[in-house]
Amino acid sequence: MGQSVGIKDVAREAGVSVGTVSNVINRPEAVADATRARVQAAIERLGYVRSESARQLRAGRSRIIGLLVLDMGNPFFVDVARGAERAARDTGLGVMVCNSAQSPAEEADYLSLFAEQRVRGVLLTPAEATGPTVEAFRRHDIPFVLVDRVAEGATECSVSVDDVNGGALAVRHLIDAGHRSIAYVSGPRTLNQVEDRRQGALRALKEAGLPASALRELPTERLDVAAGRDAGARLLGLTERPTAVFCANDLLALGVLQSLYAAGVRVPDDIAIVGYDDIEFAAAAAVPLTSVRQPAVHMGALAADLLLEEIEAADDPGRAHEHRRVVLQPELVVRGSSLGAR
Amino acid sequence: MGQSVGIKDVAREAGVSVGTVSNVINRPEAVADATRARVQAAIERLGYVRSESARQLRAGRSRIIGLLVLDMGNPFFVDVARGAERAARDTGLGVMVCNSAQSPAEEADYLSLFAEQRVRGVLLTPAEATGPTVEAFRRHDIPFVLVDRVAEGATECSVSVDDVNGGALAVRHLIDAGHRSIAYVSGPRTLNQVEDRRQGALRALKEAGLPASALRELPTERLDVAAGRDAGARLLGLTERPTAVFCANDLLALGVLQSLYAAGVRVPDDIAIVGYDDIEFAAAAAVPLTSVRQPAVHMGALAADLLLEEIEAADDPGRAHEHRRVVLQPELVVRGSSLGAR
DNA sequence: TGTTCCGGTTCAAACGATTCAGGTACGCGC
DNA sequence: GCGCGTACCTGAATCGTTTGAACCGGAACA
Repeated sequence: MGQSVGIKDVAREAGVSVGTVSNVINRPEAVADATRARVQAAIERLGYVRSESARQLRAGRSRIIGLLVLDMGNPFFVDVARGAERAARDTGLGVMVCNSAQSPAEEADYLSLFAEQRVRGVLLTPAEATGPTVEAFRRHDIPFVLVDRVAEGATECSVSVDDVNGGALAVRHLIDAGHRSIAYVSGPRTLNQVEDRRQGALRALKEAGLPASALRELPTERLDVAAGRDAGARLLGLTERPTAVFCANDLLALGVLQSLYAAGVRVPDDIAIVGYDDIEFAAAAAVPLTSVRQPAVHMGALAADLLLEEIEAADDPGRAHEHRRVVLQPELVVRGSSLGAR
Repeated sequence: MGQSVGIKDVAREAGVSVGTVSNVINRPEAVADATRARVQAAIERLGYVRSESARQLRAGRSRIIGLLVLDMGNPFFVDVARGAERAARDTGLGVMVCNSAQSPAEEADYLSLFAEQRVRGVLLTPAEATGPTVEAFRRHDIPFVLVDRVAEGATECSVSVDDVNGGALAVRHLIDAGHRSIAYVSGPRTLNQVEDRRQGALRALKEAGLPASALRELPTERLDVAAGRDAGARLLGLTERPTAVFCANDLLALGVLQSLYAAGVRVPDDIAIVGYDDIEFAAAAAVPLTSVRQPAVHMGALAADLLLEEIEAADDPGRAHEHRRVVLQPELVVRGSSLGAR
């Protein structure tokens, strides 16, 4: 049809100037009733939709924030996204969710996409230890908040959950149940979360006077169910098979569970399992999964709030912003997969 | 810092005109080596990032397509998104994923957002039966493809899975196992998927010479695990309790399963369950879930391909585009939750 | 009668990139 | 010496919107 009607066409149609049309849209109270009605009718008639890019170009900034998560296949991050989205939409900002799939290359791609889009801010769950991408990103002073990772310097905010404590909670629970040989299905070592949870596990062993060798690490390439199945198979092949497994997340745990189930190994009688994240599906698993719960939605919302605060402070020199590092506490949820003492 | 360096700043820094800088970025082969190097150095030095909105304004269009799904909390749609994203990125287009959460109001919001963004096309899983929103959307001739829903007219493409057949597969399976009284945990009636699966269920009953009354419908507000738990509780309260349950999706099925499990009802011995979608977690459920598998990733990719074809046809008048309605077939995956004949 | 104010409105200048119709300089052939 | 082609570069117009300054006709005030 009209192949893109602009504000000018509306103005002509309504017999007013473009400025007036703009006013009708952005400050309707500043326009006389009759004119406003006429313009609105013209807008309706022509099916006018304002161009966000032009608007944005003029404003010099967009009205969206970017959210880059590690893995959209993991319900944990879906929850984080939900929390962030709700908080952001409350203040009229949109959220653009992207999935780095744990790849630093994709992460870098999306970050430059965000920069090109001139997003107002970014929520980031970094794929790399100390992202050089993050470093590069800081140059285009776009505010950002690290999610599920503690900021190292005082140069940005972060919201995370105490993974060391989480790991300790899980393993302490297993030790209390009498386990003395525990496997840790861990995922890629480069991920902070994986490493911190391992540290927590080791701490729990130490507290109980057990040697670090009581923890057998089974690293995996990825943090998904397939990797878990694979780890489960490897676990079954071990000589001196551990009596318990702590998994770096619930997807791995569900995969391990499936493997064991398929091989006729009973859970928790033969092997106990503890997962991490307490995703909704953990409770519905073959054997309901003991898991370390993280306040995912809350974390997302909190991160968005911090980011919004920082954005506002950047706009209005009156308000100062001090970077904060919020650390939330995880909580152990005991279910069937780890019940019954040895 | 430089508070937003533009192409002009780069030009000044490198001692060339803006046109040349633009050429360095967009057609580097048209620029002399020495100049190109100089410009690139300037870009580097100033940390220049081109503004997508300006680019877009000039071009009159963006380089992204919108994807509006019913529920990001459902791994089924996450898979659809994955498929679409992969296909789109192969051709250099970005995907903006949004979640209508089954709300027609949110759907309308996001569609106008898409229109304002001048997206190149939209993949839509509509929340409403015959969306008036869809109708309104057609005006801004942005190509779109319906996903998981058959197009009614010949005015657009669609990719869907045969839900009637899927429902029939599920219920036929239950009938074959000897069940004569089956509950249908259905979700909101307004959703086509829900209704089609019901039709399929009824067809299977009819084929087997059973009365339609053999199917007891338990509608729910939403299609998630919580609603499933709720339906499970209602199911337990029924007099003349059905011996099998067919759920409109796996989330509901998992919820029902949890309810039954908590109440000590054995699955499949006391009650059999069949879900729908065959999400990854179905196989890992308390009792591995029999489910009707849908080719989610494939559907997403196919939908994106159709959309891309339509977009190309719109650009280049040489290529014609004919709307197609692709209907994929579902597949029954039998697992423990429905095993064992009466 | 002149001044000020006021609600409504118009006008024109941005915003940052792309693109295209010209330059300019140089080399080549006649 | 002249015309011409080639390779490279410049400069201005353009996209659609917002925004503040200017304008305008009438009412209120002195």
